[in-house]
Amino acid sequence: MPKNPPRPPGPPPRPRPALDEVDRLLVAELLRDGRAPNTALARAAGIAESTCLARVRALRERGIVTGVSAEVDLARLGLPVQAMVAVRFSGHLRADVDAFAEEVSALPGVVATYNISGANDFLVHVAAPSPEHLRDFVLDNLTGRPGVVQAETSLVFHVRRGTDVLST
Amino acid sequence: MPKNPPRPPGPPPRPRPALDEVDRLLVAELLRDGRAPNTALARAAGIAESTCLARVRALRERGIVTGVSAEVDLARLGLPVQAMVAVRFSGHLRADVDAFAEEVSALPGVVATYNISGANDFLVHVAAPSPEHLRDFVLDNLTGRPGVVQAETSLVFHVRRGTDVLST
DNA sequence: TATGAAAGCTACTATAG
DNA sequence: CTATAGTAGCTTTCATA
Repeated sequence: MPKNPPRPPGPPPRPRPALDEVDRLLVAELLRDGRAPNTALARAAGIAESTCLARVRALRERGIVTGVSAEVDLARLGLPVQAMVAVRFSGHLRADVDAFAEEVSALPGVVATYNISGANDFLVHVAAPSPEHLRDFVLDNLTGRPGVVQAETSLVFHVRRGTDVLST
Repeated sequence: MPKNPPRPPGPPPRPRPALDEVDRLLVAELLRDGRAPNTALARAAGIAESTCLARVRALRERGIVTGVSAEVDLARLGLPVQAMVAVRFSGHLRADVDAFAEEVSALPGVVATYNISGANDFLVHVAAPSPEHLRDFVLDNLTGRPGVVQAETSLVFHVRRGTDVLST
């Protein structure tokens, strides 16, 4: 087994070679349409279908594309009330913080949890069938939880996904 | 052409028949895996493939499933810094609010915008290559915008998607 | 790695029960 | 809603460069 050559001083090498133009294009395309067939992706990227398939598979294996998910209209699914609940902790023990994120994310109605810096420790994005359900959710699952000092609820009127995240 | 029978008094009819168990199961499955093949969906729902195909198509046509998108690891795409920026408006003219959401959502690096109630009017979820880029983004695109009074940035340490949104 | 071609699946339509 | 069968289009493998 050949030994790795000694490394020159300077910035550490990237374990993964950086994404090239083609990879970025494929990711952008998959963000736009997660069901885009391999043939369409290959055409868009100007590469052979077999190559394209290998690229996309590599993107998944490298953890760059972590999954594909349907986007749904929560209101039409019977959850017309959305809220962002800002939650403040007292102790900030790592175990508490981790447990909170994990347990809350598994609760029915939770769209996502954001662990953030600042006065509040978490934003919990929730969807509910009615204001009453929302209130019950917050009182039963957030306010009452050990370590939680405060929970401030803001209604979400409208969510709009970014259309061009990657171009930075 | 037969006339519709007179309607009994009571709650108005739903223009769309409410989703049944099967529809909910299909949506849940598509949230889990947006690329699930029709055969798998049919098996999971215990219905014929032709029926399943029609159901899924109907879900799209009714605007319940609005699209399918890849989920990506922004850090591995070169955007390791995420933030939630709380933006406060002055005038609250509808035109300003709408324009803000639309324009900001199209900016590179913007993951999503949330129009909310409360002291702040918007949460802008941003991803950036570095803290400096983030700072520039906020100053150039948010703070400087007409109508914006304040922009308070919180770093996002970790995002976790809900695993069971629909069970409510 | 990238490729073209061949083989096997899958989606979708149509038809009939 | 289910079942079946047929076609077009898609995914995937593999030999090859």
